[in-house]
Amino acid sequence: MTTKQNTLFVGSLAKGLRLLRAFDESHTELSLSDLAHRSGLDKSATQRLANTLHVEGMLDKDPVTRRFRPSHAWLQMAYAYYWSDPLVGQTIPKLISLSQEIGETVNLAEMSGDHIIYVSRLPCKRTYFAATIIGRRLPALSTSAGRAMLATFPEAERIAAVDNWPIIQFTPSTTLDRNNIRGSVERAVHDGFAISTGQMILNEIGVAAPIAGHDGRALAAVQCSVSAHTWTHEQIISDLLPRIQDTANSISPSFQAQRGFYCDPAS
Amino acid sequence: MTTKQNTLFVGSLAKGLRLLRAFDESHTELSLSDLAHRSGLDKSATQRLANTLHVEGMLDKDPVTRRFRPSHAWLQMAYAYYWSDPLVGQTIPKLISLSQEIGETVNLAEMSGDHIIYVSRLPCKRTYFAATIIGRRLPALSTSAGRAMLATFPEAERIAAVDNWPIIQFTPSTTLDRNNIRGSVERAVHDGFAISTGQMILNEIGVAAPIAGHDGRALAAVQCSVSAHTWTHEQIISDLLPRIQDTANSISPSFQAQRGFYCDPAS
DNA sequence: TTCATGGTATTATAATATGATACTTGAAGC
DNA sequence: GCTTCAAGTATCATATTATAATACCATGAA
Repeated sequence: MTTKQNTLFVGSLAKGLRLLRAFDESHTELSLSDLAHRSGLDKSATQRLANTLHVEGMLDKDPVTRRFRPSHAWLQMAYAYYWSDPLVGQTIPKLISLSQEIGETVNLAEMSGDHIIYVSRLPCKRTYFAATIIGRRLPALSTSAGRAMLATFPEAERIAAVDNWPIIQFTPSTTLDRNNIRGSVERAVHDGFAISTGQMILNEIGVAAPIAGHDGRALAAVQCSVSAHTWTHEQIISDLLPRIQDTANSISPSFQAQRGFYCDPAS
Repeated sequence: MTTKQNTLFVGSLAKGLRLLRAFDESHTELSLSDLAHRSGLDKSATQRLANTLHVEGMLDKDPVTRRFRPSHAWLQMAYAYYWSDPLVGQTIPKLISLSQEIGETVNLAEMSGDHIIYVSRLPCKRTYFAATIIGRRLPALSTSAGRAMLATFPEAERIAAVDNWPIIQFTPSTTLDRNNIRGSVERAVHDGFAISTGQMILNEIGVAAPIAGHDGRALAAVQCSVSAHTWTHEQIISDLLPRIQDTANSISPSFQAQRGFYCDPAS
């Protein structure tokens, strides 16, 4: 094993990254053997790599339980990311204004392959934990932001995406029917925004407007999540949507580099 | 070079991490040779490691400029971190309430060695970019949060910290005089909170209250940044402080694991 | 054109990571 | 209190793997 490609690929580094990826929402604190199991590496390899990550400050180690946890370095990586993403700098102040204005949670989402990722979040109301923290990746087809962005893609791409991109059922009302999703996306093509209901959590409504790229193709979106208990569809359209769209339109991704698409190293 | 310790230390992995650390606020997009220079590795090593990081999805590569940038994976690491930090989950809802109540930017800071790191931020007003994003690490002695936490440490530790921990001058009014800082910390011991003025940016006032740990020692703090143009010292004490302290006191770090302190692998 | 810089590809070499094994610790069960 | 087991730690001979020198190929400047 270990050989993925040759000579330009450093296996040990890749294995180390596998250890980092072993941590997620349901695996927050891992023992050596947990790490070994989850990464698929043997005990010795795990031992050496985990120790290296610990010495280098990427993993904290509880001196008594001997379990590993993500260190503060993981947050510093987000810090570095923010500076490198040209969109974030000009978007955050506008998101702040928007959230103050409408008093609801607003997010900046970006396309990341066939998923979206929440890059910036400004929670205003109490809500479930995952909705308040950045870096969450969700299947694009199941989110208002994903559909709003996809709607700006050329028709052939849209069709292919709706047919092939992944969907996961989060709630009983998560849409699994791809024809249904196609309808939602095509409506967004016409309307210039997307609305979704109860996709990630029940009684949650998402509204999203795309941030147009240089060629019209959106790689980001301004998104807003509200409760179906306090907002009707009509109120959202009349009170929320205009401000969300204004915000999205005021952001010009000058030169927006592609993200999430690999440039094949073999080219 | 390369040998740091033996047999339990995987050099290639450590070198790969050095490439990741080459990115920061002023180095957001690096070419192969930039990476080589900044990491101190030779051209070949940089090539192999950077390629590996790219293939593994940790670095995006602009197909035309051939420059590398942090990928979305860097945000996902923050996501995993949040789940692993036991404080964040119970703190965020309370920070949201607090920020809605006072209408000012509130932060959750944690001690990270001799620095503090902003773990969670809820910006309410337009401010400078670095103050709106998470993961920023600052010398503890130069921040209200750092001083508030330090004030909960045993006297001997406080003294040593004020004498030895690093200070960097950010503004003309950043306090460089350690006696002055000692005064501020000792005042915080008595008051149970810390206030600082113009340490990171001019006309900015920081107020912080410690979140007590199981043994009284605080490893986190609730912090609030306001403008000296709109708030007087007295107003802050009477209007802001009580609510900040209430919030901090309502958070019980049940069992708070140590962070940022290495448990010596040789032990 | 030539030169220089930066990125890419190849290769022989040995240094490095490997993983089997043995040792240590501590908690669970009897 | 003793045994057992699982999990963490340490060691070491081996060859697999990373290395770094070099050559190659673009691109842009002089």
